[in-house]
Amino acid sequence: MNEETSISSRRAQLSDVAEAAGVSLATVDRVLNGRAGVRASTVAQVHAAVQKLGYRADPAASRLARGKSRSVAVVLPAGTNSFVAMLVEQVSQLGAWLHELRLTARIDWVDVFSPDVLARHLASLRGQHEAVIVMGLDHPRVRAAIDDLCDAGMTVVTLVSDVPASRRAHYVGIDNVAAGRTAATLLGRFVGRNAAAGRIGVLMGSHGLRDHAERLFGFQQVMAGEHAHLTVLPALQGHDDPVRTEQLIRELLQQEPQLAGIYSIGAGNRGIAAALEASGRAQQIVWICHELTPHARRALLDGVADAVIYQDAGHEMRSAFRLAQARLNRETLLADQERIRIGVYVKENLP
Amino acid sequence: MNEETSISSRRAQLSDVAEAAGVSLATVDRVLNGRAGVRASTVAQVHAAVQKLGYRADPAASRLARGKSRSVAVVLPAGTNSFVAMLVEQVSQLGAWLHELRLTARIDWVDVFSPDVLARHLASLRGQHEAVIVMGLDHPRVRAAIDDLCDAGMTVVTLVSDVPASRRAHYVGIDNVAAGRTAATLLGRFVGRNAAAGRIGVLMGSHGLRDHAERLFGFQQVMAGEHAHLTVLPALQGHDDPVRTEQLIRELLQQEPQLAGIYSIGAGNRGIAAALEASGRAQQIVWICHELTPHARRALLDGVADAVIYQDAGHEMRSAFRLAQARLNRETLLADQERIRIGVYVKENLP
DNA sequence: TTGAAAGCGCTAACAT
DNA sequence: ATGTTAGCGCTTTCAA
Repeated sequence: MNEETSISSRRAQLSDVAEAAGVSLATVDRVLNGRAGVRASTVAQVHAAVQKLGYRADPAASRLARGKSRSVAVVLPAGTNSFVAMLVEQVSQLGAWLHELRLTARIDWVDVFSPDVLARHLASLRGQHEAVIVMGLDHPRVRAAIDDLCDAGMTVVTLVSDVPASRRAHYVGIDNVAAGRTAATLLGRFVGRNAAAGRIGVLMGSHGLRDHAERLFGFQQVMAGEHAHLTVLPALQGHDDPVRTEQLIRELLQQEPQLAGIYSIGAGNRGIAAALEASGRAQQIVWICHELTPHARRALLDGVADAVIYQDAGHEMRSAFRLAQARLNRETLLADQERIRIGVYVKENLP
Repeated sequence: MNEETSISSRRAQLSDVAEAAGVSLATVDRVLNGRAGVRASTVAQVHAAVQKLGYRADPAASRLARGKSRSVAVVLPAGTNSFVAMLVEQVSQLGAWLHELRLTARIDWVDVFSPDVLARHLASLRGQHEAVIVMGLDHPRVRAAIDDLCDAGMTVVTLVSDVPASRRAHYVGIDNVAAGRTAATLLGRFVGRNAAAGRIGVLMGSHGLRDHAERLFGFQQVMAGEHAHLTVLPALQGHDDPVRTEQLIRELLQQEPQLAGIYSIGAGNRGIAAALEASGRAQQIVWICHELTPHARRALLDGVADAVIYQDAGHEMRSAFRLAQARLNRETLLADQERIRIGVYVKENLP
């Protein structure tokens, strides 16, 4: 029994479209690439021909023919955040691949906790690049800055944390509400029924970060609905800073001698691990955190952390670039390949 | 603060190599593509030039220039296995993408439980294709058949279940020992400490399937080491058939009134779900299975299954094709992108 | 054993 | 507003 990928009728190419529309190659190219200087009726004819023939440009040919690379700016939070460092590392490994896609990347670090600084930086990018990939803050000023770039014809992709009300072309990242729900499911089940009146600590970077707020929301939903015997304490804000997170967890451990679990929504894992280890209660307390940074990996192997919810940094960067490229050159891509999964690591399935 | 992808000195191209080696484009091409008819000393010169210049062919150019597509056979188990159906579905969605990679795929279904049938089928593929992707059985006859294909110059990629002693070019799939360990970690923690003398059922397709045997091994390792208060019962063999798995689980439930958990290593989930639901004990028994088939998804949503260990079928097929293509055309790829992750789904992070 | 030259299917300058 | 044409960097005949 067997089955072949349909070879069917030869795939249509540009010359077929030109012939069907009764125009030249150049005109078809103009229409397809949205360049001006074509009569409306001609545009319609070409579109009709494209439709009828099911034309799709061969990416190999167009990449080869296209002379210059398109320029993409990647805007990331400044600071010591290990996950951001992983994203940067990924970009640096993508050099040859980007070249083959006819893309050039440049990374900018800006203070992401300040909407003004971020908005100003985005504004400065206008006209300097063809696309911008930004891991940012969902704030009205930032949203306006993104919309300005879009109006200027640039392609904007949000990364990790979305700005949904903006006109960005794509969001690349996980569903953070679902991630929070997943954390709650694991935490609840790991703590178990026997922790009769267990109390659960929550630590986030800031309520102002959309991804963190969404995770918290999802977490609380499931804790209230399915693990109601556990008490979720008010969320602490550690500003993704290991010094502050360590201090906060130390205090928490002191105030809560019966603490059963911790969900840390943002960064600063090294501080949390330090506080837990110093307390001697690391093995009794279930700790779930985000992103497989070197510290989180270490904590997982040592049994200090119990599960890590993650998003694949390499996948995200590749996806963001592919989406930008596809839009800039109106190529199609496999939607399936661009869906970022909510990953779960326990000690045993670490890569 | 910012950083750019090094534009550095223009990437070397074929003409640079030809010039450096003092030969023509055609000769460089002959050397690079391992075609005969080039003096050994010339070959050496060309290799030296390639080395010195760090030459890498531009995939866009070579795909465009290459006239015909390479032919790839995909050999999958016949039967009703839903995961195999997912693989087939993925291949069918990859038509345009394969065309752009200059690949043509053809799927063959064979009885994978019979080494002879599989080996004979593989032998029949010799010379018919340039590459073979096979989800198979690790058996001496199959291994010999794979080696014959490799000797004939074909590229063989094993999928899902490896044949490590063969000369296959690549294995695309998860680390099944680690997958079994992951299942044990989750099962042990979900069952919890309170199931004092809990007993755990295990159901696999067959001891003869390498992936199943590896999962069982990993599972038993961790159960014995970290959840020693639980008793793992001898593994039942359901031959990946829902009718048999349902029967086996019905009997198991009858014999083990205190059953605390089930790990199902292979296929036949619909039978297991049916037996669990019929027993009325679905909510008390922790069940962990593999692959997000429609039945597994349903069971997870209903709370009948507690976690699903999975491998992304689309990722695996794309990876297998990319690896075959890269080897056939000696392109490089991003190793990172081809690593198949051991995924974990709970109800909340379902896609 | 080697080289010259004609494409592959697009893009983009340059004409008209 | 539209057409002509010269590449892009490879592969692959066909000649020498």
